[in-house]
Amino acid sequence: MNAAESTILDRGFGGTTVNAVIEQADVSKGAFFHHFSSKAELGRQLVQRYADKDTQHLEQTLVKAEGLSDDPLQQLLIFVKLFEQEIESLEEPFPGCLFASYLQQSELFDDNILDIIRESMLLWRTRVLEKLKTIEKRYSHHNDVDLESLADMLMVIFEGSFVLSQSLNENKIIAQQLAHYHNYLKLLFEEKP
Amino acid sequence: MNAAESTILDRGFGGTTVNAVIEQADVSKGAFFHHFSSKAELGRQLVQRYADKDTQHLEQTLVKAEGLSDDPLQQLLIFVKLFEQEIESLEEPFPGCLFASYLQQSELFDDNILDIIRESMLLWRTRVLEKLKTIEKRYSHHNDVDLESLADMLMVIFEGSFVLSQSLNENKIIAQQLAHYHNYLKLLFEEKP
DNA sequence: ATTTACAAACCAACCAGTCGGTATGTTATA
DNA sequence: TATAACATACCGACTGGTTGGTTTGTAAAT
Repeated sequence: MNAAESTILDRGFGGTTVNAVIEQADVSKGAFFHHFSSKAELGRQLVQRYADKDTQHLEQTLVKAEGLSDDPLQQLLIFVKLFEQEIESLEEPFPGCLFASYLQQSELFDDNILDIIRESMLLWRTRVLEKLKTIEKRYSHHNDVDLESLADMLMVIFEGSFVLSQSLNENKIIAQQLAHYHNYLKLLFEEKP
Repeated sequence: MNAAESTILDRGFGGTTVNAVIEQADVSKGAFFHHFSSKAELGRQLVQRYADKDTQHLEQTLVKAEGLSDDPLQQLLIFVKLFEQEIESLEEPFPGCLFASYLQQSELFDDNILDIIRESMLLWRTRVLEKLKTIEKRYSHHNDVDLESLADMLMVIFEGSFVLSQSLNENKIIAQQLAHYHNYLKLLFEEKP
């Protein structure tokens, strides 16, 4: 299943054959179809697992950030910074996002699968938006920005920087872009001296 | 070729069969292979055409923005705003970016093709970076941000918002995110009253 | 003794690509 | 102007190989 995931991240779901997966995983075809009723079912279980890990990662990082400060703005800034550091500490190039991979071939998947992805992405929106609303209450900032799209911007920067880092082979791009999001939040909400 | 492009944007290159393309385009298999020596050659010609249009679009919009103001910061802000308006004026959902589609299946393409994409993306970096450097000279801003990654951020926001808008079926996301980039640039460089 | 976990051989459908042939020009020659 | 010579655009049946998926056999675990 890990083998399948990395192959699909390299070649896309449609460009990945079952034969390629079982060769990579070093199992027989019989074993494959014993575990998965079809290739589509593999695709479903793969996103499901990926989405679960993604959600878990989101929640854990949020809890961690909340433990490091009482101030909601600082919590959010730390939250972003934690991802920044995490990405920075990778030495292999980032493997890519399965969600984006699936979405680039959305006609190959049925709506249930696309719903799993949508739910995962909406959870990011929700969690960040909650923080932003708390911040808005506490800080009287004069800029009136749309908070929902500002929350979405985190995922936008993730997905966008994955694409660029893939093309330019520059892993650092991801952390740099997260730093810009971090900076943008500071400029929007932080009290000026 | 238009038919091929839209099919590939929906299903990815690996998930698109030649039969699907010729059916969509309503041509015979003979005609297809008369014009393209192979499926891979179609892929090559398709990105080449897409990259040419992309570059042209970039340069034209830049010229247009430069014609609307003498101030480099205003030029860049107008530049972003022009894309924002362009996206807003679309009524059909945005079809997606062929570059991102290819990059999600990078193992399916040879290096020449990936180079075409890289060159296109680097041109965006170059053009925006030029403007940012001019702005930096003219405006004495105290924030010291990395200009190269700030230039990259435009493409990051494009690609990232394409992904999100594809998943959430919300076309407005793209314009909203461009507005945030616009706002970020203003906060970074614009003189405070 | 039955179920689970796998392996190997196998299958029909489909794939990218080929091939012999046709229709429609275009140019050269007379 | 008529015709021969050639070029380009195109067709769709066909092919060898690959695809996702099945069937049958078997060895271990319960």
